[in-house]
Amino acid sequence: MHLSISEENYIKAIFHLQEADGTVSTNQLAANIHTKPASVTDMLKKLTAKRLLLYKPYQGVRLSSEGRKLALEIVRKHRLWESFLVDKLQFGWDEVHEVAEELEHISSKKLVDKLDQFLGNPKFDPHGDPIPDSNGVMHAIRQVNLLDLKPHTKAEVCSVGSQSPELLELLKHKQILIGTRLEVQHKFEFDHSLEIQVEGKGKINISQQLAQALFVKII
Amino acid sequence: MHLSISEENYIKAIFHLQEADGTVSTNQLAANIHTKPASVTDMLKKLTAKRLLLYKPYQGVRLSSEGRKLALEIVRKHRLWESFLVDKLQFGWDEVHEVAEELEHISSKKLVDKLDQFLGNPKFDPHGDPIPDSNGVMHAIRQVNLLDLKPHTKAEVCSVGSQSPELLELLKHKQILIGTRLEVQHKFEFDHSLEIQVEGKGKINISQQLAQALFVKII
DNA sequence: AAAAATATTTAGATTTGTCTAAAAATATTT
DNA sequence: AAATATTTTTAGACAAATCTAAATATTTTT
Repeated sequence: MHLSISEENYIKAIFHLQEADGTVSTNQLAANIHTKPASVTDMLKKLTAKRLLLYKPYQGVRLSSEGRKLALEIVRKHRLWESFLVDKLQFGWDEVHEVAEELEHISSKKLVDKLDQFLGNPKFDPHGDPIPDSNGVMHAIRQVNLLDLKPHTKAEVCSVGSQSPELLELLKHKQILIGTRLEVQHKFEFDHSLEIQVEGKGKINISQQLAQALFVKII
Repeated sequence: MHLSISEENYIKAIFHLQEADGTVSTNQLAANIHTKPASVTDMLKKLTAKRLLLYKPYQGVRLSSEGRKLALEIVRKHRLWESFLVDKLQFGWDEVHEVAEELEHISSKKLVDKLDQFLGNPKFDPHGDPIPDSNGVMHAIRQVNLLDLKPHTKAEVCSVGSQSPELLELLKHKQILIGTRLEVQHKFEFDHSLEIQVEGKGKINISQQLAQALFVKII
Protein backbone atom coordinates (compact mmCIF):
# COMPACT_ATOMS: atom_id res chain seq x y z
CA MET A 1 0.00 0.00 0.00
CA HIS A 2 1.69 3.20 -1.14
CA LEU A 3 0.55 6.49 0.38
CA SER A 4 1.33 10.06 -0.60
CA ILE A 5 2.80 12.40 1.99
CA SER A 6 -0.62 14.04 2.42
CA GLU A 7 -2.30 10.71 2.96
CA GLU A 8 0.30 9.74 5.51
CA ASN A 9 -0.22 13.00 7.36
CA TYR A 10 -3.95 12.34 7.62
CA ILE A 11 -3.39 8.80 8.89
CA LYS A 12 -0.93 10.04 11.48
CA ALA A 13 -3.18 12.88 12.64
CA ILE A 14 -6.17 10.55 13.03
CA PHE A 15 -3.99 8.16 15.00
CA HIS A 16 -2.99 10.87 17.47
CA LEU A 17 -6.43 12.48 17.75
CA GLN A 18 -8.28 9.23 18.32
CA GLU A 19 -6.06 8.42 21.31
CA ALA A 20 -8.25 10.83 23.25
CA ASP A 21 -11.78 10.43 21.90
CA GLY A 22 -11.77 7.10 20.13
CA THR A 23 -13.30 8.87 17.17
CA VAL A 24 -12.25 12.01 15.30
CA SER A 25 -14.41 14.76 13.81
CA THR A 26 -13.91 16.50 10.49
CA ASN A 27 -13.33 19.87 12.14
CA GLN A 28 -10.82 18.49 14.62
CA LEU A 29 -8.86 17.02 11.78
CA ALA A 30 -9.06 20.19 9.70
CA ALA A 31 -7.71 22.25 12.60
CA ASN A 32 -4.94 19.77 13.28
CA ILE A 33 -3.75 19.47 9.69
CA HIS A 34 -4.31 23.14 8.83
CA THR A 35 -6.73 22.54 6.03
CA LYS A 36 -10.42 23.25 5.52
CA PRO A 37 -13.16 20.79 6.52
CA ALA A 38 -14.14 20.35 2.87
CA SER A 39 -10.65 19.10 2.04
CA VAL A 40 -10.81 16.70 4.96
CA THR A 41 -14.06 15.18 3.75
CA ASP A 42 -12.50 14.52 0.34
CA MET A 43 -9.50 12.81 1.86
CA LEU A 44 -11.59 10.76 4.27
CA LYS A 45 -13.51 9.36 1.31
CA LYS A 46 -10.32 8.53 -0.47
CA LEU A 47 -8.69 6.79 2.49
CA THR A 48 -11.93 4.95 3.23
CA ALA A 49 -11.92 3.61 -0.32
CA LYS A 50 -8.42 2.32 0.43
CA ARG A 51 -9.85 0.56 3.52
CA LEU A 52 -7.66 2.50 5.94
CA LEU A 53 -10.49 4.24 7.76
CA LEU A 54 -13.86 3.44 9.31
CA TYR A 55 -15.93 6.43 8.32
CA LYS A 56 -19.64 7.21 8.48
CA PRO A 57 -20.54 10.62 7.02
CA TYR A 58 -21.38 13.08 9.81
CA GLN A 59 -20.35 10.47 12.43
CA GLY A 60 -16.59 10.96 12.60
CA VAL A 61 -13.82 8.60 11.65
CA ARG A 62 -11.31 6.17 13.13
CA LEU A 63 -8.53 4.00 11.76
CA SER A 64 -9.16 0.50 10.48
CA SER A 65 -6.67 -2.10 11.65
CA GLU A 66 -4.79 -1.66 8.38
CA GLY A 67 -4.78 2.12 8.92
CA ARG A 68 -3.52 1.70 12.45
CA LYS A 69 -0.71 -0.51 11.23
CA LEU A 70 0.40 2.19 8.80
CA ALA A 71 0.08 4.88 11.47
CA LEU A 72 2.37 2.92 13.75
CA GLU A 73 4.95 2.66 10.98
CA ILE A 74 4.89 6.42 10.52
CA VAL A 75 5.11 7.09 14.25
CA ARG A 76 7.96 4.61 14.49
CA LYS A 77 9.88 6.42 11.80
CA HIS A 78 9.19 9.83 13.31
CA ARG A 79 10.43 8.83 16.74
CA LEU A 80 13.45 6.93 15.50
CA TRP A 81 14.54 9.92 13.42
CA GLU A 82 14.07 12.20 16.43
CA SER A 83 16.26 9.86 18.45
CA PHE A 84 18.88 9.92 15.72
CA LEU A 85 18.88 13.71 15.55
CA VAL A 86 19.31 14.10 19.29
CA ASP A 87 21.60 11.18 20.12
CA LYS A 88 23.84 11.18 17.06
CA LEU A 89 23.67 14.64 15.51
CA GLN A 90 23.51 16.61 18.77
CA PHE A 91 20.30 18.41 18.00
CA GLY A 92 18.45 19.84 20.97
CA TRP A 93 15.42 17.71 21.80
CA ASP A 94 13.23 20.77 21.27
CA GLU A 95 14.34 21.39 17.70
CA VAL A 96 13.89 18.01 16.07
CA HIS A 97 10.16 17.83 15.47
CA GLU A 98 9.98 19.67 12.16
CA VAL A 99 12.87 17.80 10.59
CA ALA A 100 11.40 14.49 11.74
CA GLU A 101 8.10 15.50 10.09
CA GLU A 102 9.97 15.34 6.80
CA LEU A 103 12.09 12.29 7.53
CA GLU A 104 9.12 10.19 8.63
CA HIS A 105 7.93 10.02 5.02
CA ILE A 106 11.03 8.25 3.71
CA SER A 107 9.68 4.89 2.66
CA SER A 108 12.49 2.32 2.88
CA LYS A 109 11.62 -0.35 5.42
CA LYS A 110 15.22 -1.52 5.44
CA LEU A 111 16.40 1.99 6.29
CA VAL A 112 14.10 2.18 9.30
CA ASP A 113 15.16 -1.17 10.68
CA LYS A 114 18.86 -0.44 10.19
CA LEU A 115 18.44 2.95 11.81
CA ASP A 116 16.68 1.29 14.75
CA GLN A 117 19.57 -1.13 15.14
CA PHE A 118 22.16 1.66 14.79
CA LEU A 119 20.48 3.55 17.63
CA GLY A 120 20.51 0.47 19.88
CA ASN A 121 16.78 -0.30 19.53
CA PRO A 122 15.62 2.56 21.73
CA LYS A 123 12.22 2.13 23.37
CA PHE A 124 11.51 5.84 23.86
CA ASP A 125 12.24 8.94 21.85
CA PRO A 126 13.89 12.09 23.25
CA HIS A 127 10.49 13.34 24.44
CA GLY A 128 9.81 10.12 26.33
CA ASP A 129 7.24 8.86 23.83
CA PRO A 130 7.37 5.15 23.13
CA ILE A 131 8.79 3.93 19.80
CA PRO A 132 6.81 1.11 18.16
CA ASP A 133 8.97 -1.86 17.20
CA SER A 134 9.07 -3.26 13.66
CA ASN A 135 5.92 -5.28 14.37
CA GLY A 136 4.04 -2.21 15.52
CA VAL A 137 4.22 -3.14 19.20
CA MET A 138 4.52 -0.10 21.42
CA HIS A 139 5.03 0.09 25.17
CA ALA A 140 1.85 1.61 26.47
CA ILE A 141 3.05 3.26 29.65
CA ARG A 142 3.62 6.94 29.11
CA GLN A 143 6.90 7.74 30.74
CA VAL A 144 8.45 11.09 31.36
CA ASN A 145 11.96 12.21 30.65
CA LEU A 146 14.03 12.83 33.76
CA LEU A 147 14.89 16.26 32.37
CA ASP A 148 11.24 17.24 32.50
CA LEU A 149 10.69 16.38 36.18
CA LYS A 150 10.05 19.27 38.50
CA PRO A 151 12.30 19.50 41.57
CA HIS A 152 11.14 17.49 44.61
CA THR A 153 9.23 14.99 42.54
CA LYS A 154 9.78 11.35 43.45
CA ALA A 155 10.11 8.97 40.54
CA GLU A 156 11.21 5.50 39.52
CA VAL A 157 13.47 4.73 36.55
CA CYS A 158 11.58 2.54 34.12
CA SER A 159 13.39 2.82 30.83
CA VAL A 160 16.52 4.09 29.16
CA GLY A 161 16.55 5.99 25.91
CA SER A 162 18.90 3.63 24.12
CA GLN A 163 21.03 0.55 24.57
CA SER A 164 24.36 2.10 23.62
CA PRO A 165 27.34 0.57 25.45
CA GLU A 166 28.53 4.03 26.50
CA LEU A 167 25.24 4.77 28.21
CA LEU A 168 25.15 1.42 29.93
CA GLU A 169 28.70 1.86 31.21
CA LEU A 170 27.81 5.19 32.77
CA LEU A 171 24.64 3.85 34.38
CA LYS A 172 26.57 0.96 35.85
CA HIS A 173 29.11 3.37 37.31
CA LYS A 174 26.40 5.52 38.85
CA GLN A 175 24.53 2.41 40.03
CA ILE A 176 21.33 3.41 38.29
CA LEU A 177 19.09 0.54 37.24
CA ILE A 178 15.55 0.05 36.04
CA GLY A 179 13.51 0.36 39.24
CA THR A 180 15.89 2.74 40.99
CA ARG A 181 13.90 5.33 42.94
CA LEU A 182 15.03 8.90 43.07
CA GLU A 183 14.03 12.49 43.71
CA VAL A 184 15.18 15.56 41.80
CA GLN A 185 16.71 18.10 44.18
CA HIS A 186 17.98 20.87 41.91
CA LYS A 187 17.99 21.76 38.27
CA PHE A 188 20.91 23.91 37.15
CA GLU A 189 20.10 26.30 34.37
CA PHE A 190 23.68 26.75 33.24
CA ASP A 191 24.33 23.28 31.90
CA HIS A 192 20.90 21.70 32.53
CA SER A 193 22.48 19.22 34.88
CA LEU A 194 20.50 17.80 37.81
CA GLU A 195 21.27 16.98 41.38
CA ILE A 196 19.26 13.96 42.43
CA GLN A 197 18.79 11.98 45.60
CA VAL A 198 18.96 8.26 44.89
CA GLU A 199 16.98 6.16 47.38
CA GLY A 200 19.36 4.24 49.67
CA LYS A 201 22.36 6.04 48.16
CA GLY A 202 23.51 9.64 48.36
CA LYS A 203 23.12 12.69 46.18
CA ILE A 204 24.59 12.44 42.70
CA ASN A 205 24.89 14.67 39.69
CA ILE A 206 23.37 13.84 36.36
CA SER A 207 24.41 15.61 33.17
CA GLN A 208 21.89 16.87 30.68
CA GLN A 209 22.86 14.14 28.24
CA LEU A 210 22.35 11.41 30.80
CA ALA A 211 19.06 12.81 32.10
CA GLN A 212 17.82 12.90 28.53
CA ALA A 213 18.38 9.17 28.24
CA LEU A 214 16.45 8.28 31.40
CA PHE A 215 12.70 7.75 31.54
CA VAL A 216 10.87 7.57 34.81
CA LYS A 217 7.38 7.22 36.17
CA ILE A 218 6.29 9.56 38.89
CA ILE A 219 5.45 7.78 42.16
CA MET B 1 14.04 29.74 -2.84
CA HIS B 2 11.78 26.77 -2.15
CA LEU B 3 11.59 24.02 -4.76
CA SER B 4 9.22 21.09 -5.04
CA ILE B 5 10.65 17.58 -5.28
CA SER B 6 9.95 17.58 -9.03
CA GLU B 7 11.70 20.87 -9.51
CA GLU B 8 14.70 19.61 -7.56
CA ASN B 9 14.83 16.50 -9.71
CA TYR B 10 14.94 18.59 -12.88
CA ILE B 11 17.71 20.81 -11.49
CA LYS B 12 19.73 17.78 -10.48
CA ALA B 13 19.26 16.01 -13.82
CA ILE B 14 20.30 19.11 -15.76
CA PHE B 15 23.36 19.42 -13.55
CA HIS B 16 24.48 15.89 -14.31
CA LEU B 17 23.63 15.97 -18.02
CA GLN B 18 25.35 19.27 -18.68
CA GLU B 19 28.64 17.90 -17.28
CA ALA B 20 29.06 16.17 -20.62
CA ASP B 21 27.65 18.54 -23.25
CA GLY B 22 27.54 21.90 -21.55
CA THR B 23 23.95 22.15 -22.72
CA VAL B 24 21.01 19.76 -22.35
CA SER B 25 18.24 18.97 -24.82
CA THR B 26 14.56 18.49 -24.03
CA ASN B 27 14.62 14.86 -25.17
CA GLN B 28 17.72 14.03 -23.15
CA LEU B 29 16.05 15.39 -20.07
CA ALA B 30 12.77 13.60 -20.79
CA ALA B 31 14.61 10.30 -21.14
CA ASN B 32 16.62 10.88 -17.98
CA ILE B 33 13.69 11.86 -15.79
CA HIS B 34 11.25 9.38 -17.34
CA THR B 35 8.75 11.94 -18.49
CA LYS B 36 7.55 13.13 -21.89
CA PRO B 37 9.22 16.01 -23.75
CA ALA B 38 6.06 18.10 -23.45
CA SER B 39 6.25 17.91 -19.66
CA VAL B 40 9.87 18.92 -19.78
CA THR B 41 9.11 22.03 -21.80
CA ASP B 42 6.55 23.12 -19.21
CA MET B 43 8.99 22.66 -16.36
CA LEU B 44 11.80 24.43 -18.20
CA LYS B 45 9.58 27.48 -18.58
CA LYS B 46 8.71 27.39 -14.93
CA LEU B 47 12.29 27.07 -13.71
CA THR B 48 13.40 29.73 -16.16
CA ALA B 49 10.83 32.10 -14.67
CA LYS B 50 12.46 31.37 -11.32
CA ARG B 51 15.83 32.35 -12.85
CA LEU B 52 17.37 28.93 -12.25
CA LEU B 53 17.90 28.09 -15.92
CA LEU B 54 19.27 29.66 -19.08
CA TYR B 55 16.83 28.45 -21.68
CA LYS B 56 16.22 29.38 -25.31
CA PRO B 57 13.30 27.47 -26.88
CA TYR B 58 14.60 24.83 -29.31
CA GLN B 59 18.19 25.59 -28.23
CA GLY B 60 18.55 23.49 -25.09
CA VAL B 61 19.07 24.55 -21.53
CA ARG B 62 21.74 24.94 -18.85
CA LEU B 63 21.81 26.01 -15.23
CA SER B 64 22.13 29.64 -14.19
CA SER B 65 24.60 30.27 -11.39
CA GLU B 66 21.71 30.24 -8.93
CA GLY B 67 20.53 26.93 -10.41
CA ARG B 68 24.00 25.48 -10.15
CA LYS B 69 24.19 26.48 -6.51
CA LEU B 70 20.96 24.65 -5.78
CA ALA B 71 22.11 21.62 -7.77
CA LEU B 72 25.26 21.41 -5.68
CA GLU B 73 23.21 21.47 -2.49
CA ILE B 74 21.13 18.57 -3.74
CA VAL B 75 24.18 16.59 -4.86
CA ARG B 76 25.80 17.30 -1.51
CA LYS B 77 22.82 15.90 0.34
CA HIS B 78 22.58 12.88 -1.91
CA ARG B 79 26.22 11.94 -1.45
CA LEU B 80 26.29 12.61 2.29
CA TRP B 81 23.26 10.40 2.80
CA GLU B 82 24.87 7.67 0.71
CA SER B 83 27.94 7.91 2.91
CA PHE B 84 25.77 7.67 6.01
CA LEU B 85 23.96 4.62 4.74
CA VAL B 86 27.17 2.77 3.89
CA ASP B 87 29.44 3.90 6.73
CA LYS B 88 26.97 3.98 9.60
CA LEU B 89 24.05 1.76 8.67
CA GLN B 90 26.07 -0.94 6.91
CA PHE B 91 24.22 -0.75 3.62
CA GLY B 92 26.04 -2.18 0.62
CA TRP B 93 27.38 0.62 -1.57
CA ASP B 94 25.31 -0.76 -4.45
CA GLU B 95 21.98 -0.50 -2.64
CA VAL B 96 21.98 3.08 -1.38
CA HIS B 97 21.10 5.06 -4.48
CA GLU B 98 17.30 4.80 -4.33
CA VAL B 99 17.07 5.63 -0.65
CA ALA B 100 19.37 8.62 -1.14
CA GLU B 101 17.09 9.81 -3.95
CA GLU B 102 14.45 10.28 -1.29
CA LEU B 103 16.66 11.62 1.47
CA GLU B 104 18.24 14.26 -0.76
CA HIS B 105 14.98 16.20 -0.72
CA ILE B 106 14.93 16.76 3.03
CA SER B 107 15.31 20.50 3.31
CA SER B 108 16.97 21.29 6.67
CA LYS B 109 20.32 22.98 6.11
CA LYS B 110 21.25 22.35 9.73
CA LEU B 111 20.60 18.64 9.30
CA VAL B 112 22.94 18.44 6.32
CA ASP B 113 25.76 20.25 8.05
CA LYS B 114 25.42 18.18 11.23
CA LEU B 115 25.33 15.01 9.19
CA ASP B 116 28.47 16.11 7.36
CA GLN B 117 30.21 16.69 10.68
CA PHE B 118 28.95 13.38 12.11
CA LEU B 119 30.46 11.56 9.13
CA GLY B 120 33.83 13.29 9.57
CA ASN B 121 33.44 15.69 6.62
CA PRO B 122 34.01 13.06 3.96
CA LYS B 123 35.29 14.32 0.60
CA PHE B 124 34.01 11.39 -1.45
CA ASP B 125 30.93 9.22 -1.32
CA PRO B 126 30.97 5.41 -1.37
CA HIS B 127 31.10 5.44 -5.17
CA GLY B 128 34.11 7.73 -5.19
CA ASP B 129 32.18 10.78 -6.33
CA PRO B 130 33.19 14.05 -4.70
CA ILE B 131 30.92 15.60 -2.05
CA PRO B 132 30.49 19.38 -2.37
CA ASP B 133 31.18 21.22 0.89
CA SER B 134 28.66 23.59 2.47
CA ASN B 135 29.83 26.38 0.16
CA GLY B 136 29.29 24.26 -2.92
CA VAL B 137 33.00 23.66 -3.47
CA MET B 138 33.67 20.23 -4.91
CA HIS B 139 36.97 18.51 -5.61
CA ALA B 140 37.06 18.19 -9.35
CA ILE B 141 39.33 15.19 -9.83
CA ARG B 142 37.32 12.07 -10.47
CA GLN B 143 38.87 9.37 -8.39
CA VAL B 144 38.19 5.68 -8.36
CA ASN B 145 37.50 3.47 -5.43
CA LEU B 146 40.25 0.98 -4.66
CA LEU B 147 37.64 -1.76 -4.69
CA ASP B 148 36.93 -1.06 -8.34
CA LEU B 149 40.54 -1.37 -9.53
CA LYS B 150 41.32 -4.30 -11.76
CA PRO B 151 44.23 -6.51 -10.68
CA HIS B 152 47.70 -5.38 -11.87
CA THR B 153 46.67 -1.74 -12.12
CA LYS B 154 49.12 0.75 -10.62
CA ALA B 155 47.52 3.58 -8.68
CA GLU B 156 48.23 6.35 -6.20
CA VAL B 157 46.15 7.02 -3.08
CA CYS B 158 44.69 10.50 -3.33
CA SER B 159 41.82 10.60 -0.89
CA VAL B 160 40.12 8.75 1.91
CA GLY B 161 36.39 8.28 2.19
CA SER B 162 36.07 9.86 5.60
CA GLN B 163 38.03 11.34 8.48
CA SER B 164 36.88 8.92 11.16
CA PRO B 165 39.50 8.29 13.85
CA GLU B 166 39.10 4.54 13.41
CA LEU B 167 39.95 4.75 9.74
CA LEU B 168 42.93 7.01 10.37
CA GLU B 169 44.30 4.66 13.01
CA LEU B 170 44.15 1.73 10.63
CA LEU B 171 45.81 3.66 7.80
CA LYS B 172 48.59 4.72 10.13
CA HIS B 173 49.18 1.14 11.17
CA LYS B 174 49.31 -0.03 7.56
CA GLN B 175 51.49 2.98 6.63
CA ILE B 176 49.15 4.10 3.91
CA LEU B 177 49.19 7.84 3.20
CA ILE B 178 47.92 10.20 0.56
CA GLY B 179 50.42 9.73 -2.27
CA THR B 180 51.25 6.10 -1.47
CA ARG B 181 51.69 4.13 -4.69
CA LEU B 182 50.39 0.63 -4.95
CA GLU B 183 49.34 -2.16 -7.28
CA VAL B 184 46.45 -4.57 -6.78
CA GLN B 185 47.68 -8.17 -6.97
CA HIS B 186 44.61 -10.24 -6.16
CA LYS B 187 40.96 -9.73 -5.44
CA PHE B 188 39.37 -12.41 -3.28
CA GLU B 189 35.76 -13.12 -4.09
CA PHE B 190 34.95 -14.65 -0.73
CA ASP B 191 35.29 -11.54 1.43
CA HIS B 192 36.14 -8.97 -1.26
CA SER B 193 39.49 -8.39 0.37
CA LEU B 194 42.50 -7.35 -1.70
CA GLU B 195 46.15 -8.23 -1.74
CA ILE B 196 48.15 -5.20 -2.76
CA GLN B 197 51.78 -4.43 -3.36
CA VAL B 198 52.78 -1.16 -1.71
CA GLU B 199 55.66 0.61 -3.46
CA GLY B 200 58.79 0.39 -1.33
CA LYS B 201 57.04 -1.91 1.17
CA GLY B 202 55.80 -5.48 0.92
CA LYS B 203 52.47 -7.11 0.11
CA ILE B 204 49.65 -6.34 2.47
CA ASN B 205 46.01 -7.28 2.80
CA ILE B 206 43.21 -4.79 2.65
CA SER B 207 39.70 -5.62 3.84
CA GLN B 208 36.64 -4.74 1.82
CA GLN B 209 35.73 -2.04 4.32
CA LEU B 210 39.14 -0.42 4.11
CA ALA B 211 39.34 -0.61 0.31
CA GLN B 212 35.95 1.08 0.17
CA ALA B 213 37.35 4.05 2.05
CA LEU B 214 40.35 4.54 -0.24
CA PHE B 215 40.26 6.54 -3.44
CA VAL B 216 43.07 6.37 -5.92
CA LYS B 217 44.05 7.70 -9.30
CA ILE B 218 45.37 5.28 -11.85
CA ILE B 219 48.97 6.02 -12.89
C1' DA C 1 17.35 23.98 -51.67
C1' DA C 2 13.46 20.95 -51.22
C1' DA C 3 11.88 16.96 -48.91
C1' DA C 4 12.00 14.01 -45.12
C1' DA C 5 13.02 13.05 -40.54
C1' DT C 6 13.59 14.47 -35.95
C1' DA C 7 13.09 17.51 -32.06
C1' DT C 8 10.45 20.78 -29.58
C1' DT C 9 6.60 23.40 -28.33
C1' DT C 10 1.62 24.36 -27.93
C1' DA C 11 -3.10 23.13 -26.84
C1' DG C 12 -6.14 20.82 -24.29
C1' DA C 13 -7.16 16.98 -20.92
C1' DT C 14 -6.27 14.41 -16.38
C1' DT C 15 -5.08 13.57 -11.45
C1' DT C 16 -4.11 15.10 -6.79
C1' DG C 17 -4.91 17.98 -3.17
C1' DT C 18 -6.54 22.03 -2.07
C1' DC C 19 -10.00 26.03 -1.84
C1' DT C 20 -14.76 28.88 -1.42
C1' DA C 21 -19.56 29.07 -1.30
C1' DA C 22 -23.78 26.85 -0.79
C1' DA C 23 -26.63 22.98 0.74
C1' DA C 24 -27.71 19.46 3.98
C1' DA C 25 -27.41 17.17 8.38
C1' DT C 26 -26.91 17.35 13.27
C1' DA C 27 -26.86 19.64 17.73
C1' DT C 28 -28.32 23.27 20.83
C1' DT C 29 -31.23 26.73 22.57
C1' DT C 30 -35.41 28.76 23.51
C1' DA D 1 -40.81 20.89 19.06
C1' DA D 2 -39.42 24.94 16.49
C1' DA D 3 -35.91 28.03 15.71
C1' DT D 4 -31.13 28.81 15.69
C1' DA D 5 -26.45 27.59 15.52
C1' DT D 6 -22.91 24.47 14.34
C1' DT D 7 -20.88 20.87 11.75
C1' DT D 8 -20.31 18.38 7.69
C1' DT D 9 -20.85 17.45 2.95
C1' DT D 10 -21.47 18.64 -1.93
C1' DA D 11 -20.52 21.31 -6.03
C1' DG D 12 -17.57 23.69 -8.70
C1' DA D 13 -12.98 26.02 -9.29
C1' DC D 14 -7.82 26.18 -9.19
C1' DA D 15 -2.67 25.16 -9.26
C1' DA D 16 0.93 21.68 -9.96
C1' DA D 17 2.66 18.16 -12.67
C1' DT D 18 1.76 15.13 -15.81
C1' DC D 19 -0.12 13.17 -20.37
C1' DT D 20 -1.59 12.74 -25.71
C1' DA D 21 -2.14 14.68 -30.07
C1' DA D 22 -1.27 18.25 -33.14
C1' DA D 23 1.46 22.12 -34.76
C1' DT D 24 5.85 24.24 -35.46
C1' DA D 25 11.12 24.48 -35.67
C1' DT D 26 15.26 22.55 -36.71
C1' DT D 27 18.33 19.24 -38.71
C1' DT D 28 19.52 15.83 -42.02
C1' DT D 29 19.20 13.66 -46.31
C1' DT D 30 18.67 13.55 -51.02
